[in-house]
Amino acid sequence: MTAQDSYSISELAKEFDITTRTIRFYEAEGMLSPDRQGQTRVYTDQDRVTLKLILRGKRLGFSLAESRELIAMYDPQTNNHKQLQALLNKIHERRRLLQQQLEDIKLMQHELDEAEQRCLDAMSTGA
Amino acid sequence: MTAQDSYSISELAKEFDITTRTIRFYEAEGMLSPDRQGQTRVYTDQDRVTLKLILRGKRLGFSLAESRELIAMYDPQTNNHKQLQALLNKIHERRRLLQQQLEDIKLMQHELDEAEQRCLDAMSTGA
DNA sequence: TTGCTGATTGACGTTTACGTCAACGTAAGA
DNA sequence: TCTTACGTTGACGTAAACGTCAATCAGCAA
Repeated sequence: MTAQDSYSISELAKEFDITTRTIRFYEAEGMLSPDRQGQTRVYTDQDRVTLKLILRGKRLGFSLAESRELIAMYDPQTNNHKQLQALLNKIHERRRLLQQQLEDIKLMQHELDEAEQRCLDAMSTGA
Repeated sequence: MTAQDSYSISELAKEFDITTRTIRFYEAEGMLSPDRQGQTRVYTDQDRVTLKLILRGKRLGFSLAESRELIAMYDPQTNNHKQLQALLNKIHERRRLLQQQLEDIKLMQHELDEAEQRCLDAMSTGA
């Protein structure tokens, strides 16, 4: 159902709730390279996936440069054999960061629980 | 062991691996208000906790403004009763965002697994 | 006294990630 | 034919989060 074979820039913008400017900016940064029909950009399903990855990275606090690295990891072709070990290292480092984030989230969830409880207490006591 | 009753700016900078400039910047933004001995800033244990919360927020991709909000939630005093419901709403919204991040992390971990496997395959096949 | 270390304020610079025009082209619809 | 919607390329602006000096002061050590 979500599988189209091409998308306009505004379709993607609407779907992901970002501006067309943002999408063009990602292209200028070399993260997207849509086809063209004349002047007009035409995005493939793969472009859409890439965009999804960028935005997920964003939600996790990654910079575009970091997301670029991550996306490169998903690409099997470009890996000339010398760099594979470096890639593995980056993958491990990423995993470590994600693990740290998981712990951060747990801590924060716990603190939100406490904050909520204090709120509820204050409401029942005060008013 | 980690409980001192005061810290210098450089102690905190070293502990959290940030610059003193950063710490002063957070103060200028109203997130910290250390005591002074003459000109010199003296940080309490509470300041240190606040700093910790700011940095955790940072790791989760929150802006300083968002962290400021979060930290305010942990404070029971300031809540005049009218705003408690608003606070609860913010807490729920935060929880929703954290939940989203959890899912993002799971997805990304899965993709890192796959990327790693492709790396390992390529290494055993190629070289 | 000289010199180092670590602190301060103030001013300006910088990077990231876009926003905001402006000026233009094109295709569809009333 | 007009205009409405959608697309394009610049060029410039901007907010956040610091970095990077410069000038200054205080305390301790040789």
